[in-house]
Amino acid sequence: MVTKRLKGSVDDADLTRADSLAREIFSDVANKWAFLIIESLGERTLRFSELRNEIEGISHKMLTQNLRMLERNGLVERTVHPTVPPRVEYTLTEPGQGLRATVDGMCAWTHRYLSHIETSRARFTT
Amino acid sequence: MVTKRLKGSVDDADLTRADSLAREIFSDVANKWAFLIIESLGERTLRFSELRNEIEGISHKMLTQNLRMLERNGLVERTVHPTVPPRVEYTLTEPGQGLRATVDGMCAWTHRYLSHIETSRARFTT
DNA sequence: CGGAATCCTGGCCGATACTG
DNA sequence: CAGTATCGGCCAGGATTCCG
Repeated sequence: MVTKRLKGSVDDADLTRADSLAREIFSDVANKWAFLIIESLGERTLRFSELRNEIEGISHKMLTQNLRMLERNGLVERTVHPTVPPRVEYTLTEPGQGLRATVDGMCAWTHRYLSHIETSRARFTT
Repeated sequence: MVTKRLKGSVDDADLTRADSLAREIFSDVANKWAFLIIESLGERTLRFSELRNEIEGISHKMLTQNLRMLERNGLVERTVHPTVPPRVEYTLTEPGQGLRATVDGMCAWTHRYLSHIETSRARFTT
């Protein structure tokens, strides 16, 4: 489990709290849309509408929701340009960049095992 | 987007298909329970009930469902020992191990930025 | 343009019960 | 012990509308 990796890093008294926090973060971030957003941002800065175009199939609501979540956790930074019409840009913070490495790894993995998985699925019958 | 990383790897005619497949895999695997299962398995072989105990808060149903999904995609191997009572063991396949590296990375990331995130959350008010 | 609020529906997920 | 099936509540998430 995740928590195992946290042992020894904090006071014993805090274990339970750090524990549940780690789980919470995991629940937040380990989701399809969050990953796609992080991957899209990469090292670029994108506007809301650009992200929306970039990520095929994401709804207005889901994009907003996930951006808020990522912002709350400090993975993306949101800057508002007080122009009219408004211009809002999103960019990855340093922690966000750190996670991007992981997400990139997953993309590479997907790429690498695409055919493996496809044949595995074909074999699977139930 | 994910699909960008797939370009050039397949025939142009297959782009759309490979595309949607990649997205499908992403949707399947980028979920909290799948990650926790993969992390729990690591390089060990575990029984159903052991996994259930290992992963706090997972229901019988979710565990079954996710294990099936991972098996279908060829990430875990399921071996049934025809004893009584039955004994079913799960272990990561080679593709599964590959993804584990990614999941491990995310765990390390969580560990590393735990306090960053915590303070970021505290600042966040809306 | 970006975001918030509302409504509404599909399906996630837990609880329970039943087989081998 | 492991798996399947069924039911039901609840929430994720899409569509739409209105605001700054």
